[in-house]
Amino acid sequence: MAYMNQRKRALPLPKTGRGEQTRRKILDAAQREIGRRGFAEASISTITAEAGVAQGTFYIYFRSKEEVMRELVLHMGRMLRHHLTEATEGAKDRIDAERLGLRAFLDFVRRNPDLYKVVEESQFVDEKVYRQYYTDFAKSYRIALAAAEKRGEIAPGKNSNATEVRAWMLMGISVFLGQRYGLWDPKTPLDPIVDVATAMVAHGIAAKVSR
Amino acid sequence: MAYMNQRKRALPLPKTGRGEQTRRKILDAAQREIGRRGFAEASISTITAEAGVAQGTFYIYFRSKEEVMRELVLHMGRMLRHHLTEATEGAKDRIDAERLGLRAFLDFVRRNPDLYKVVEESQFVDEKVYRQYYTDFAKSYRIALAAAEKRGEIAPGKNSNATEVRAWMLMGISVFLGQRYGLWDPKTPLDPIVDVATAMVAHGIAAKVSR
DNA sequence: CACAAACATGACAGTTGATTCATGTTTCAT
DNA sequence: ATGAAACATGAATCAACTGTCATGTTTGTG
Repeated sequence: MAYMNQRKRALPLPKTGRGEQTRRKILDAAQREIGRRGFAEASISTITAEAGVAQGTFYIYFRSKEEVMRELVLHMGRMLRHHLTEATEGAKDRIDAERLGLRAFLDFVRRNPDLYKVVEESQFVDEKVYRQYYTDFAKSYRIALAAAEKRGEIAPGKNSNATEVRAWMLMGISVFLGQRYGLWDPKTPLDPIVDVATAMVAHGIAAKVSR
Repeated sequence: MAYMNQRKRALPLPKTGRGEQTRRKILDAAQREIGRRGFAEASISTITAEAGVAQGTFYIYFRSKEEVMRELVLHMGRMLRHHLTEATEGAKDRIDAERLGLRAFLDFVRRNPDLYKVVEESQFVDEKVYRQYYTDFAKSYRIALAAAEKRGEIAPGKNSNATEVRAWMLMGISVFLGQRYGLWDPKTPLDPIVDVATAMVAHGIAAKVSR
């Protein structure tokens, strides 16, 4: 196994259409296999079998299973970012953006459970890429929250950590609802869930008193 | 490897003091090894070496690495539950309990990073025990929230999912802050973090208007 | 259309690590 | 104090997978 965190750059991309197709078939198969069976169970041989290519072909495109994993995490990042950007485009304000974003996220998890699980497991395969994944999301979040705060859409934070803390709280909310209602209970209607969640994000759970 | 989810019960517990001690040494070593190096890297031989016993001794107490993992998850559940119960004992109301609970949780993660990581990784080793872990916590949470709602300490939920959704949101918040500030950034003072988090849990992030 | 580069194959060498087991040693109830 | 049960040992067994490579095949370009 390739234990060390490679400093090396990825293998060169394929130069022909056939190559591209093969690489993609392997990536797709890896996503399914790792997502469904987990990283340990997904052997190179099950992945290549699923992809319909010979074992050796794997090593033309990837150095190791870890490298495929990294690639898949980056892929999910790009897809999800795109999905969320589109979904929150017409948001009225930050709270509305939170509602739309959460809704889109849960949809995404239901549609791509394998890929989602791969990202979560990446934490235990290549922590660096996993951290980067969430750190990048946190950064976008901080920027969006800071802008909304400036526009007066959200309450000012109590201290200098506020924006960062809120960003991680919001990510944690999404991830846990994604797990509970996206992966484990994929039938329940999402709208009531999102309603409750948005209300709590907006106004909290404390009993309301005159203010 | 033991692939199937064993229906079998655990091996009988040791009957002598020596046995108990040995079992515990193995469990402690497994916690450190799996927590630090991850499940895949932690071999039976590194665990037993760390514990200072022979390889074969492992199989006197556990059927497989997976079984140790299960045991550790249950152990963490008991410890954390105890820690949280104590910490939230004198809470004035539910919001205060949330503050104290979050603070205690972050403390716990900082003090037991290895054990905490084991629980997170258990998701990919024995999903059943991981789900049970969180489902049990969610249940306690639901009960506590429902009682607080009845006492008028928190706002009534918008629909029948509200209590469940809120419970998972609160767990997600803890887990993500635990990751960010417990594991990855174990030096930052916790109080400011907990202040911001509690404020958001209580009143949300929406800009305040007359109500 | 010929030739070099790109791509594909699958058998196999080599490694790793889980689990077993025959052989001791220790504990403890009587 | 002694015998049976409990516990401990570590070398040996065994199954599984990774990564390589010598040998083809396909593609695209001049």
